[in-house]
Amino acid sequence: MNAFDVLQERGFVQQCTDADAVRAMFAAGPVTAYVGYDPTADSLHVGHLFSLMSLMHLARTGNKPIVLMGGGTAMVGDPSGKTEMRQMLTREAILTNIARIKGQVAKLFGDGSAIVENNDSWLLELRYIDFLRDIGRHFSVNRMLSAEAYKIRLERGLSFIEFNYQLLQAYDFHELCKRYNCTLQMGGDDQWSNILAGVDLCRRLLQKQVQGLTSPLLMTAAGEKMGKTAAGAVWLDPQKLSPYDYYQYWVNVDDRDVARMLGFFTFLPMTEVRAVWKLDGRDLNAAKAILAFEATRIVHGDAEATTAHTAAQAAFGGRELPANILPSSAVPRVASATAESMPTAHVTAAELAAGLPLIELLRRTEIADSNGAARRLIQQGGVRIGDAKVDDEKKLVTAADFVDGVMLLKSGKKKVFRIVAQG
RNA sequence: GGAGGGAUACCCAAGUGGCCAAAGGGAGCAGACUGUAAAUCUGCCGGCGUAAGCCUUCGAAGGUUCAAAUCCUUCUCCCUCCA
Repeated sequence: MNAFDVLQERGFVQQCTDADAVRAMFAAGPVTAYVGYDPTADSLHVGHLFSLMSLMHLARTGNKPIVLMGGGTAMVGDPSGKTEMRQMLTREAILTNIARIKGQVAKLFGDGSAIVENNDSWLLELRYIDFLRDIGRHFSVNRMLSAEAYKIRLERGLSFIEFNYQLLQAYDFHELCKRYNCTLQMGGDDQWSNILAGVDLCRRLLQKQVQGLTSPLLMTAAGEKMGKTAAGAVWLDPQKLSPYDYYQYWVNVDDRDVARMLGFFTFLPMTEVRAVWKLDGRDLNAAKAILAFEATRIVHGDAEATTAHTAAQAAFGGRELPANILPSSAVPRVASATAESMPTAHVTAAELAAGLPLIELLRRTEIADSNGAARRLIQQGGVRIGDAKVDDEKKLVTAADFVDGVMLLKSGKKKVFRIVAQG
């Protein structure tokens, strides 16, 4: 299947310079395409994963993706679609971030099917006057100012350094086109004007017609940016967000988003995904579990996905996943629970002998972040040990609360901790 | 460089000497309803404390006052207009 059609049917295509030309390009042979990522943090998150998924689709259809690390552009900062200037990153921070992100990218493209480049290797050595004369003259300030991506910033302030970003990104495209014959740049829809600038520059400098394609901005049905939670971004780094929590993020998506997310964040065939559009109510929970399993698997691997899945079953009750929902998924469909991988905290025998204040335990598990919060939580009936609601805020946890050295501490509907007695 | 305006808790935003740990909204947390969904309703939402109360917080540092988010001084940062 033509890679363009794959992207389109899965919902990755928002705008495209020339859909027919892009389709023809893919039909004619392997295409080299790139997406750029500025290393602004020490881990990628779900927002990055979105476009990485589209690159993975290209790799799977025999094309050559380039993952471009913006080691140079991160020194400048992209104002596109942002409300304010980002904090400037030091060179050292950028390099550390790149090192970690490269590891994540390598894991996603396990077979080395992607080229990883860093634009600092050509941007850092640019000479100002030469750059202005050779590149700068091709850019119309008038047109740049009219771009939607700068609209907010023109009201709230845009510094000159950021205003240069587009030139650098355009320069990247031209450089990759020269070095790798890269003929397609993809990105989020906020990148549209930057991508167009690159397409223009390639035509002027190299007399080559290259293409650009954007994906929709990832929004939830509730109208919020996908991949953001109250606690922050949904990170791919297991140190920053455990595979269990990553899995939970997907299980908890809005009903209305499930089918779309299956298209974006799994490789399950669209014929099966389309069937999910017809599901509703409780049936969607099975689809959510499969979404979570598949999404976790891509980022953390089969083993972690399976443990996260069985841990969730242990925490929330196992259920059979009907064989006819997303049949291609390798998810374990029989209810099987392994409690070990649930979030776990430990207490000592000595603590239990003395009686460990429940409040203390709530803080240790970070269910509550102050004594007051812990107390309020209990007062409001939000804490359960096993299935029994706790109504005494001064409760002392003792060995009597444990069964076979284990106790389940629950808060609300979603937080379950396995407390293990040691010694 | 000149003139003016602003900085309040996670975010937006009211407050212009005591009634202010600080209105309102959003986010978040918990309860009811449910399906680990959405919507809705209810409660909570700086820290310590069973409580009385104490401590810390309104850009930063000083000061006036019995008493300051509120008044004064200096500083930092942001915005608007003019150059």
